[in-house]
Amino acid sequence: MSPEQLNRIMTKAQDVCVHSGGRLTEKRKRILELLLISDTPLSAYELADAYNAHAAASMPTMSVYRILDYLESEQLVHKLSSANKYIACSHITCSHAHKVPQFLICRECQSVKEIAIAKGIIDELGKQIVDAGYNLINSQIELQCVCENCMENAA
Amino acid sequence: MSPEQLNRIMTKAQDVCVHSGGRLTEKRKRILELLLISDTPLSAYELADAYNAHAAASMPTMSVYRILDYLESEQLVHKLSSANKYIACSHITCSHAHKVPQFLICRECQSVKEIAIAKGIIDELGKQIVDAGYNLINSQIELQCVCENCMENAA
DNA sequence: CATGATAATGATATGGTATATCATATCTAG
DNA sequence: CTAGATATGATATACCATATCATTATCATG
Repeated sequence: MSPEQLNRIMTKAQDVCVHSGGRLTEKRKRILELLLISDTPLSAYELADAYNAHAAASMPTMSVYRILDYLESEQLVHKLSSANKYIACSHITCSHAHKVPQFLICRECQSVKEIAIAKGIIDELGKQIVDAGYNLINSQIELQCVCENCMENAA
Repeated sequence: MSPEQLNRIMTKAQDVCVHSGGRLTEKRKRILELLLISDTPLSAYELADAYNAHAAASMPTMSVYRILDYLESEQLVHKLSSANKYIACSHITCSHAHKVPQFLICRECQSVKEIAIAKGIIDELGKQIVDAGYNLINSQIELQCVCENCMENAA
């Protein structure tokens, strides 16, 4: 990710936070940045380590959890519950309202791609769910996959 | 769940285990039964407590994990990774080959319904995933919902 | 029925994930 | 400048899960 791109994302993230009456503090900014520049999802403890590796003052893990909670509430970060790890939202600079995210997680290299699933599919899904007597609240989906790179390497 | 129904499930579960060269021991049977009669998913530690509440000898949690691993490998039990809890498969007595399970989880009462999603939807999903450069390995999906009961109670 | 291979369980230690709570600091608006 | 809201520090604790080595049970076979 280029510095310019990172910069643009941070500016937008700041906007999002201010708009909802919060603040994107230095620590929150740094945690978000660490997630943005990481190739793989990170756990709260890994984030604390990464933070402390390049910082004078140390960040306790508990603060990382709080910061992640906040960033999640602003939809800047998503939690992958199948891995207990966290990832930056891929669509921070998109202006459109956030859709429910869908994640393709590579079983081999842990790379994650956040995609938007066609509305038609989600609608169909919703219909089946209503038939079963439930109503969909949040359709974040985590799909276990293998990415192209890893498939080639295996072959 | 009626005793007869439980009985039928257990007999089928036994068949499944024997067929793949394993055994449905008393302890495994009891853990499966506890999951079958529970209205909500249970954690490994909750299962250990439930087991020990009605047993002379005590079951260490670590054994519960091993038993769950086994039952999962036989597809008699599923893990809900969004809740770190376990649930009995709803389709043990079905003779057809197991499909990938999809779970509707009620946010309010934690009830879970295991449904089969129309093949067409899964196929569409797979197509989009290939477009994104990934290949689907396992499409177990956990969907956060509200069930009919809880919706009525809220109204 | 003795035996050895395999399957299953016991027991202990340890590591990873997450929340609760109370105290302290920082920012912002009036 | 100060009160209230927001954010962070610090400590304790609970919950979830795996690793490892020892022991016991089961079963096919000689």
